[in-house]
Amino acid sequence: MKLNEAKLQFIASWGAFGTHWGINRTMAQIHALLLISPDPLSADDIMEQLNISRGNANMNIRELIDWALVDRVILPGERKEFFTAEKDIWKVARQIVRERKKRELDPMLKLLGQLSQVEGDKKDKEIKTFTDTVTGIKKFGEQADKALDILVKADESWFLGTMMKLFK
Amino acid sequence: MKLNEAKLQFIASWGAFGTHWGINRTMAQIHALLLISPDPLSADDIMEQLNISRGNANMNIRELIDWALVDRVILPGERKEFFTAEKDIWKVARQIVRERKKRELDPMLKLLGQLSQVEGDKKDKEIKTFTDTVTGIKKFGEQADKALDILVKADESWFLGTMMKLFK
DNA sequence: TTCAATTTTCAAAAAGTTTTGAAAATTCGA
DNA sequence: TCGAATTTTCAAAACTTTTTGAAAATTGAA
Repeated sequence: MKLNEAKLQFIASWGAFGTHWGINRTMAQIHALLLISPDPLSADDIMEQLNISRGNANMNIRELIDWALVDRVILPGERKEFFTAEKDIWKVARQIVRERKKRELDPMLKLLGQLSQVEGDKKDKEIKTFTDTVTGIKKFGEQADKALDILVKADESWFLGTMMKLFK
Repeated sequence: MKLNEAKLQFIASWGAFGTHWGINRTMAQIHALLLISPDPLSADDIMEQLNISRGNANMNIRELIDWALVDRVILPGERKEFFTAEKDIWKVARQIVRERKKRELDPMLKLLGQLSQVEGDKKDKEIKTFTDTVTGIKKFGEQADKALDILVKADESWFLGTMMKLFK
């Protein structure tokens, strides 16, 4: 496979997979493009390579910066801003876990905490099922929360080493 | 908080979180409703409680059955079909991991395998960055694949015990 | 076998999300 | 400070996904 064909495939697929992961297509495509670009790109470069409008490029680049997956770079002698993506995939994964934990898991646990204190007689079948389900999910979520915290703080070699030992 | 208010909150929030997880709002709401219902519900019950049309209910129930998160139940003496959700959240989580692995991770790894064989001179900066990024993602994905396989096969107490020891 | 109950399908409508592009705001070198 | 280059904003348009509802298909009791 030729490099150019492979690049297009990678960008298209990363974009498609992104949509399964709560990230929009263009945002994932910009991320993919930056991941495989040896040098920083400008907004114009991105617009041109992905065939998207200036507004679209701008919004999604900002969103990527917000997720801390992309950095602004100032090149000496250039007026424009340029952008790069972190290429160490372990760091990328940890950053995504960190953000999604903050945006999704933490608020969910907060809500479950409130819901588990529903009023009423625990003998009532309706109340019992509700409380049991909610506290079950809450406990599971708290375990996941702890495990992910470790993952986010861990460095790759420690983590892989431990996994190796665990899973033979 | 009263049971009814809590139920509505739970259903609404589960629906909203679902959209971050590649599951549509209604599908997640039906799942939530079944999770907190002590007894199996019919399509009519679900339509009424969630205020949705018959077609919508039917499609999303089938999708949940397809994900193996919901089961059809035949109640003696009833013509209608009824539905229940698995309430053990550990089983639910494993089932979701199993499905998403099959639908998302496995195809991604297959693609990355092809892309890592791009033709050309490794001395070329463009080719080197592309190949390094793709193989980096591929290795990471393969590790995740193994870890998730173990998780899917593990039973809860073994898994929690191991995590405990690991993470103090 | 018949036929009412029930489930499934699917085209069209509604709702939701993303993209565009031009105008407004900001930035920075001279 | 000025003004051209650049970035940001946001209403409207395009596109995508979800939902509806009525017709078609299926089911099962009598």
